[in-house]
Amino acid sequence: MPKPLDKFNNPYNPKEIEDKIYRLWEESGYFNPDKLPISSAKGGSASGGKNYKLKSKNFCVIMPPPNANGALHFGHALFVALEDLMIRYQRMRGKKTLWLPGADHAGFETQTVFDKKLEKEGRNRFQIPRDELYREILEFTLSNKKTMESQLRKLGASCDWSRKKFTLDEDIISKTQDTFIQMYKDGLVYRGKRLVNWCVKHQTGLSDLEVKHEEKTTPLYYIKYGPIILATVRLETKFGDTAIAVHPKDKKYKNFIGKEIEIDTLIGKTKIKVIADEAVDPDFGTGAVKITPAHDFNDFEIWQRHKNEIPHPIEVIDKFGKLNLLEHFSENEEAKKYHGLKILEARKIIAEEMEKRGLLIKIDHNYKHNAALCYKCSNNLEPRLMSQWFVKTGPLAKPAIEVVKNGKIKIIPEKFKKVYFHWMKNIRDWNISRQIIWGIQIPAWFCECGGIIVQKEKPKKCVKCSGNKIEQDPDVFDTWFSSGQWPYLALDYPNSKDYKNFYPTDVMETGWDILFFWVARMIMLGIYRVGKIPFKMVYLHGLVRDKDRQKMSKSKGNVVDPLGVAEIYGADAVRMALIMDSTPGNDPIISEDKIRGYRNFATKIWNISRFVLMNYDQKFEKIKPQFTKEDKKNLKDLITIHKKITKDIEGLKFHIAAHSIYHYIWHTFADKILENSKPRLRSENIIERAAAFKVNLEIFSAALKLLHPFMPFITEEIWQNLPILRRDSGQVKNKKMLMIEKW
RNA sequence: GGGCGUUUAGCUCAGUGGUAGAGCGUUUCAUUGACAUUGAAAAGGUCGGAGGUCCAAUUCCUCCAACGCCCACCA
Repeated sequence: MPKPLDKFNNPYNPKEIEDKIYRLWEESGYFNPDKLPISSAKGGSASGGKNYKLKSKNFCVIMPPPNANGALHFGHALFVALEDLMIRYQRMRGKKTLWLPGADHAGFETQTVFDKKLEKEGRNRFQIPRDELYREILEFTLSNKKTMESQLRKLGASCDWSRKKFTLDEDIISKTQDTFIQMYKDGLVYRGKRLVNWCVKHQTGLSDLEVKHEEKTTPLYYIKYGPIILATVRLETKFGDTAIAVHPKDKKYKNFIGKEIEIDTLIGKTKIKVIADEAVDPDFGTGAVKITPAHDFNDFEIWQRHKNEIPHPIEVIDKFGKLNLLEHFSENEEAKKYHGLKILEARKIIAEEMEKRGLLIKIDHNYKHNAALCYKCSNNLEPRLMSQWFVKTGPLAKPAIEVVKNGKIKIIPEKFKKVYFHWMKNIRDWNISRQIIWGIQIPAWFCECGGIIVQKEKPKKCVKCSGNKIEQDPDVFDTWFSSGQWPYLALDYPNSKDYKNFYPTDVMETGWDILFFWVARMIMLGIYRVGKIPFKMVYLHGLVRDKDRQKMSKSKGNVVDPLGVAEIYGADAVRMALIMDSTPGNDPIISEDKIRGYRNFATKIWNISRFVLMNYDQKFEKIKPQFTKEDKKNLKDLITIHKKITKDIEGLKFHIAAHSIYHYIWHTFADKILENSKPRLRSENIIERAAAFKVNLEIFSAALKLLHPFMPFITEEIWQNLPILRRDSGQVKNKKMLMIEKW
């Protein structure tokens, strides 16, 4: 009986072996494509064994860099399971395989996490000097990053740590800024005073994607503006009204169009013009609408169409969401009454005052409309006029639509193609300025004369006025502006070997929830900056839910820590549970019961090892086995299952492949083949015994290989402990690993 | 207001143009025999509803219903 059997007399304990196995892999260097053993023309190589042949083909996946502001959650575990599966499979196929790990500083996301931390400490980011705050967040982020890296190791990610990247690495910062500068030169970014979704709590503007809409019931006020009655929910913006708009064909107001009417503004009397615009719905309210271009997206657009007729926008709400009337009406005693009021307070007081003056006709309390909220804090967003940097997306979107349409980039599942096209076709310019400090500062310089210089270094003097009172734009890029360039930045574009070898990458595997935020931007920016698509295929996985179908979130308190359950049941069990349950685009549901089931599977495999091995006899070595008809059929079936699993993995049907190997090992191999071999294994006839053993061993060996991409730890551990599986012309090559066995 | 998706066994979900599958759960049986984190077996579904195409539909088409999601500047 071979020695390693002792090992299998103890129950399988993932905790004991996983770290050890990971170290073995990592130290082998095989995560690094450059260190994969190269086969000589014929025969074996020194370290790789004769079966492994590195083919010239490359295979590359860039890891979606996790936000380094906390621990890994199940979403991360899912991408590890899927990407590691692809990577391990391709590596075993003999491809030069690179899985490039990274981490994202995650600008606004991390800023909000850090804000909460500060809040607990009784501090506030607005009181901390920029440099100091940046240093603190950097420290916080790097420490999280370190934790995540060790967690990725625990999950078994076979990524090349020698190539890891962080979105705030110097070269990444520099190249991200280069892209901005180039886009500025090409007229693809512009600075514009535009309405921006402003979060009063977070004190920053957001992009359209960061706005969440929610239906709310809000009082709709019918008020008198001179002879016209109109409906509005936003009484408090009335001080910023610059016009009244009606539909050009609305007969009710035909005689008013183009005329000025006198209104009582509560802080005096003024005249505003009635204009006609198609955007006004004559059937809503009274068909007349007040125009406040500084605080409403519609009104802003109407103003742009009527610039010559009506005054410039008047801003009456400040960045804290309070009325700042004294900026415009400083001489006005009445304005003091409203100045400094928060929006809702102001609304109430104005309503009372208007009622007093007989200007409030009625209030509709059942009016429902979609409110724009901050996706992080759910507070109402306040549209504010601000100078921000915008990416002109139209020219970028066109080729990005084309490459998906013509199949150069495949999206899986296909249903997301439609979603992608719809978004791309209706794309709006992208606000990339964020009023936070955590991120890559925008390489733009403002002179007090109003001149703008776009470059990295501080200009000595202003190109416009030759003055030297120049300050850098305090804003940072939207984090997606840097992560949107990730594929080529992570591969050290433009001069590296990696860029030449691995760009475009083979698969971009990520969650469907960031199709617009990330995938779409990578496609646009990749084509723009590099002239080539960033990846050939997009594989979108679902969002991990708990057993009540709820999205896991900290605020709901239903977050299951993948590392915690991996600690108990093993990383293999966690991975298998995720893959078995994950069809592309559908949300997998994870529960401890499920994971426990796959831990049982691991135990089963462990016991199979023991059983196969305990029937070994040294004397078999000299015996030529005689396979029965049954044996031959089993070996033939093995080839069939191998082919099927291969086909399913190639077709990205990982869950089907996982089911196949699971079912085969447990219910075909263990329950049938092994059970049926028992009589022969106990036979007096050594030839019969040898044959039965040989068949079992051969099938088991093949099954371990097939299972390895799904459950890498236990398969490798068994492989390492069964030298009989690793024989090479009778000699055991101890260094050989299952990880680089031939598929 | 547009668009998308889901509806299959008690639960969670796969799958397929040719008399329905898995895991978990349930029931019965088996135990000094590799493994109770086990094995053998069983019960359980008119594949949301109504039409249509087809020799044949759970699978393709149309409509309906329920649920869910995404996008969207109607005050």
